[in-house]
Amino acid sequence: MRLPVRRAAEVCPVEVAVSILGGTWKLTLVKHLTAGPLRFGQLGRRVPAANRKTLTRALRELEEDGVVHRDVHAEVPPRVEYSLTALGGTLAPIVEAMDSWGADYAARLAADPLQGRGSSRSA
Amino acid sequence: MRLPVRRAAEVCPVEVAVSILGGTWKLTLVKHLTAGPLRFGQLGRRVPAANRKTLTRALRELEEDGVVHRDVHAEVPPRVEYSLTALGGTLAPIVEAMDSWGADYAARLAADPLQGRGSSRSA
DNA sequence: CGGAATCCCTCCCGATACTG
DNA sequence: CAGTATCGGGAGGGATTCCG
Repeated sequence: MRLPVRRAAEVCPVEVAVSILGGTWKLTLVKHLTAGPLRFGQLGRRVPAANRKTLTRALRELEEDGVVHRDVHAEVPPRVEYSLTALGGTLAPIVEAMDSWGADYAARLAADPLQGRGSSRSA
Repeated sequence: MRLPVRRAAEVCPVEVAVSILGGTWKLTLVKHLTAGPLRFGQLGRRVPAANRKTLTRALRELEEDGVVHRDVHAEVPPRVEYSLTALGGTLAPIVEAMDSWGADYAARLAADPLQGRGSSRSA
């Protein structure tokens, strides 16, 4: 992962998407932002498993890739709002498809523990 | 990435999909397999950037996650065919959506170099 | 031909603490 | 509140070599 986008494009367009969206939490962040702009802290509360540093980096990379817009309000206390760009908005179908696929997969796991350890490593 | 699927499910279903499909080359492999079964060597030729070890591991993990089926023919020389499972087949819309999104993104990059270095690290 | 084994190295992601 | 600085572990991924 994290191939340079241009290299990824030479191999296969799907890898472009993966290289941009494949990082942990990134698609989750995009998903939450499809409902509207959110502040940094609000995003953090919606993804408690990600710490601030990780969150910041993910958002920065999404911003660099043109998916997310960062709006800094010069106030005290600071307020930073994140929203999807037009390009980010075009991800909605993908997010929805992957969300429902993932939900199905999780449901299947719960109902049918036989394939339980797939892609699970440590804890 | 590579969160245990069960943990990912607790956070967000999209992360389940990402943890299964987010690995490098994985979606590319699925994409090529949507056209029909392929042998190991054929897959390797379609993804020259991936070496055999990486390819093998990616396929094994996809197999463990129930996306890919591995068919070993007891012959000399050996012949191993990979195909999508029924579950893997349900990925077709996602693959297609991400492929076209990635293609659009790459085209935009080529036409509009201003956002050129997005998500690119070294080479 | 398709893999297993080995070595190695990047960088992803997390925990913690400090700043404006 | 939002972010950076620092530290660190550990997995992901590559190159190479040997095997059946």
